Amino acid sequence: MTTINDIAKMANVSRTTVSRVLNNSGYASEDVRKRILKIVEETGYMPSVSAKSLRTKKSGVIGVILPKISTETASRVVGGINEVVAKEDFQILLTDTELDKEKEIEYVRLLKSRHVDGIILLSTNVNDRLIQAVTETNLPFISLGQALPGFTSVVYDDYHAAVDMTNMLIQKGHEKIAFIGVGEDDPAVGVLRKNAYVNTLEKHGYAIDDRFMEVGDFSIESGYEGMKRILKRCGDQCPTAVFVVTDRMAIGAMEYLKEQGYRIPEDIAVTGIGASTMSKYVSPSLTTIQYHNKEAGRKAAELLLAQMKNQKTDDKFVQTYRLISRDSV
Amino acid sequence: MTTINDIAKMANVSRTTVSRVLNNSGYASEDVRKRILKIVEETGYMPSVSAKSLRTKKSGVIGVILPKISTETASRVVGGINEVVAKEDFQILLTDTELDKEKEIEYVRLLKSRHVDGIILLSTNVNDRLIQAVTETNLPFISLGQALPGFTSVVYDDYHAAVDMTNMLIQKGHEKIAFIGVGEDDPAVGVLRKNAYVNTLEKHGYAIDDRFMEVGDFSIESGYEGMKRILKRCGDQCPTAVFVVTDRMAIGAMEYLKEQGYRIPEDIAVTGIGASTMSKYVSPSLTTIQYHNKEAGRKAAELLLAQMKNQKTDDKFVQTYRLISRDSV
DNA sequence: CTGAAAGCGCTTACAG
DNA sequence: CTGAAAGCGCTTACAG
Repeated sequence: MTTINDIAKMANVSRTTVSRVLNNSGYASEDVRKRILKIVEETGYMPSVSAKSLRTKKSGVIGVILPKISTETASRVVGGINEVVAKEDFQILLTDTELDKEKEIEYVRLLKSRHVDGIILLSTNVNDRLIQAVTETNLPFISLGQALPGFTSVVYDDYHAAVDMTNMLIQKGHEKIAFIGVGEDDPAVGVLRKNAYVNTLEKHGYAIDDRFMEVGDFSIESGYEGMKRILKRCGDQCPTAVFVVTDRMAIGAMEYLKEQGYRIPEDIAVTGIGASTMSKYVSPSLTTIQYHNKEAGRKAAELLLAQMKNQKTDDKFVQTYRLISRDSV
Repeated sequence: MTTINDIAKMANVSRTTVSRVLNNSGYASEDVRKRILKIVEETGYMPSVSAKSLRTKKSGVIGVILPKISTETASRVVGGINEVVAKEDFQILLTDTELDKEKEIEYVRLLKSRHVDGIILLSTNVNDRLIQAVTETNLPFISLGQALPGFTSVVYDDYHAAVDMTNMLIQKGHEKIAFIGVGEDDPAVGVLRKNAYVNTLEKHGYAIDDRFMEVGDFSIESGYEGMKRILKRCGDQCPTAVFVVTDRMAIGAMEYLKEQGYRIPEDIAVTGIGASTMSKYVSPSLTTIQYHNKEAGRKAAELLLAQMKNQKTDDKFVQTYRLISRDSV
């Protein structure tokens, strides 16, 4: 490994000067500068990141904590983050909690010990211990997807998105609308979307019927099972539409309906949220809501970079969404 | 930040001893050991990774180079890699070339300068400059998806998978089988799968018809366009089946066929490769080949870890596959 | 069983 | 415009 000392010797200068030239800090005569740059070029010298990091307390690495790496949403978000940070020569250190809440906290600490310059967290839940762990790191930090009190958050407009979807169903004449949600420890997906559904129905004077409501776990399978349970118990007054809070679960619900010979949307209309690639290619194509994940990732990265430069940022950035009407309604 | 010196002072020992206890290297009296561990626990001390890395030349980080992060294949593979390396407390540093071949080479060098302990590359092409760049790093290295001469590679059995698929089509009575592939700078997907198709047809005495063959770029859209071009020029002797080398392109092809009123599989059978989630939920469901991406990721990670411990590994590991028959044939 | 000292490869006041 | 020196937080022979 060539080091800064080697370069210094070869260029007949001190390593101080080499450092200055490489970092564009302080003066250096044109002559010396060129000589150094030429040698750097020839040798392919790259400064040791660890040494630099040890000295400057900056690592050039951004930590990203994901609930599950192998999902379309996650990879889109990471794509957006990467696009922005790569431009400023930052790398991403990815950690995957595999939906384990303890790991979220553990990774926050781990990333700190790895000297990351900032953290972006895609969380599926919000709790005090997590918040405390983040606070203790004292690091630039962005929460994406959930509003984390006290931290800059990039969130989707879950409430209004779900209101719009429910309203759309009502306007199409549906009165008995079923609902498949997720657990309420997830404020964004579990609580906001459900509240929107409930409030909108009530506003229109429709009764909330517990028999029409189910809870899944994000998986296609759980959408299938939820739909099955609803249909098993609705007797002679079954819903004419079902609002499912994620595309994957919606697709599971559609599977069950198709298996049972229901026609979509004639017998039952189905809607999702997420605008996954799949939603476009299932039959019938799924009416859903597009969140701009990649853009959210970009936004989060920009905010993190701003924080790292000590710029003040607002608390909360709400991303826009778009309802995509397709054939399942 | 608490450092090893703080811990040493608090425990009334030298930092040498603290280091030994923390790394389980060399002796330490039970008494001292307990005292140190207790203080570490209380303070939440975590050793500085940069300092450690500077000193030991090991970073505890594995570099992964991906052609495109936001794909199902990539995220499955990364999931598998992560599963294995996380157990040994390694982190993954992800880089995304966005299908830019220059970036592959650039990232190989960048990862080297970041002192990663090893590199796993998911490549879409093979060229001499890339091979040279990898050689120069002198780092443990695994190629996944492509056989890289001179390096340990984890590959899929592209050739036989494509042979099996073509044979299956032939056994179903198809004689005029169209083909949608990708560019030949991709040895695995572009060359092997195509050769298998061509050889299998020839073996059965069927002519290879250029009008039946198209090249896409992995996108759904390109499958759509490829199918369109084939159908525009086949006149009165159109194919009765089309073998598409990726699921996404196959789904594009199906879109076009459905739009034009073709029945699948009655008028034209369609097959893909990849067993994406989508392939299961499109209508009709897509006959495809399952590669075990996550397992390939695990295998690559294990081999890398083995190399890092200076264990010798074989050159080439061929992953198994499974043909999944569904409704599109 | 324990510690003093050197050194990993950088950057940054400080001095000239 | 340039350099000598200190120091970032560790680990590891070496000595006792």
